Amino acid sequence: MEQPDKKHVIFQTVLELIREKGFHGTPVSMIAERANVAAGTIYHYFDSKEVMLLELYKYIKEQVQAIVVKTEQSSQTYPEQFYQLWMALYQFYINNPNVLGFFEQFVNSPYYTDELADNTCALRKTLLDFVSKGVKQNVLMPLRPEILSALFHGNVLTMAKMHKLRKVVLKKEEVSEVIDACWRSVTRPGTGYPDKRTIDFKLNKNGK
Amino acid sequence: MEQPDKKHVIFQTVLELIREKGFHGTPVSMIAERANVAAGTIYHYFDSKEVMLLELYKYIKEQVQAIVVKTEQSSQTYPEQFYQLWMALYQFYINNPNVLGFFEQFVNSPYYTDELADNTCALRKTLLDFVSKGVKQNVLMPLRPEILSALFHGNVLTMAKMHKLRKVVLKKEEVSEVIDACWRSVTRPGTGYPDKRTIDFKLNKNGK
DNA sequence: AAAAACCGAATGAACATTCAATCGGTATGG
DNA sequence: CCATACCGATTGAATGTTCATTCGGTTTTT
Repeated sequence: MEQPDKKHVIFQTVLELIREKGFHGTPVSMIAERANVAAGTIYHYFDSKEVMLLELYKYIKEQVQAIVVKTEQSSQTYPEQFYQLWMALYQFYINNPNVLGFFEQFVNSPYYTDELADNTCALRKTLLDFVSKGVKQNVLMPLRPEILSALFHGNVLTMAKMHKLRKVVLKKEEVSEVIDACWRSVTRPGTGYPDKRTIDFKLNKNGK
Repeated sequence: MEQPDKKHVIFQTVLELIREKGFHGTPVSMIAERANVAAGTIYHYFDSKEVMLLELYKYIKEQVQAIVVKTEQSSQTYPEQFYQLWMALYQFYINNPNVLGFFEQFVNSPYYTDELADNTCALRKTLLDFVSKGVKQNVLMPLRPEILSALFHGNVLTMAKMHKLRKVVLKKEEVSEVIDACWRSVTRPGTGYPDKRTIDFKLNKNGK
């Protein structure tokens, strides 16, 4: 029976190796060795290297998507959802630094076709809905959702990359400051919810 | 006689091809063909493909660095410098979309060694100085310069990538809104310079 | 004992790099 | 003013290596 485990082992190995050696620099043979399987076995699970990377890409997107959905549900007020979402994504990327590099390489590779790009990607859609909701509630600036979404997610990614690439580790208060900064950037300047949001919120849920 | 032109032609070709085909997917032979030189010629100018990419990386960084320096000098007040700098970088990345992908691929490639990372890279240093100045002037939040710098540059990059990858084209007013958003994120919430900065500033300088 | 998972050596294509040959221009000598 | 020697730039076919993929056989599972 096809072990789902093995696929995950391979995925994990690919992420590791891509981080270490880059997108090139990771031949199938090396993946096989590190994952303790034979090269041929990889082709039992995936039709080709390309298919493998595509599946991995989808797999990760689903993970992130799941985090977003789950986190959004766990809070009530918009500001709190915002805070928690930022935090949850940040922690995910910090705990899975390999993902950051993989994504960047992937979207710039020939594998990333236009279909994949404008595809009704669930993650993108979820984030767009999230910011649209904020606009409707008159909390966020009345900007196009694409822009707000990019500002939000881009901010998280920037901080995570800073952590990974520059080894800049944010202290707890600094994280709060940055989330505040992000919040300030997407909300109307005067509009309410000014400090109310500096909630003593609980990390433990997402933390590891 | 060694033509400096030819190096630039090769650089430009590499950027183009990497955008089209990704970092892999661009063999030297293809670069040679597109640049209308023989494969061997490339090795007359560069010791290896690796060296070529390293030089290209430096070359681009210097270009960006030059833009930052020049733009910083062209304005007096900090808010205006901030505005102009954001704008100049944004326009550079919009006009040179190939650069975006190249950078991302490069920093995740095996070529990007630790030396290059923490290296006293002039660009990084300049940006750090710029935000430090802002902190000293009590305009920017008292955060670590690394963080402020990342927030600033990350914001520009995010918007440029949105443009490139999602084909989201910002209208003039939207650009202003985004710069304002970025400004709000790095300045103290209450602190002065609130709207004064929505200067009717002149694009023509950097525009193309 | 059939099927499915797994192995890893073998295959052939693609690649970075090399190098002997050519070309075009510039200095040197008559 | 021509002819000759010289030099670096340029070429592209040849080389050796690396890689993705295949496939005949072996083990494991059902």
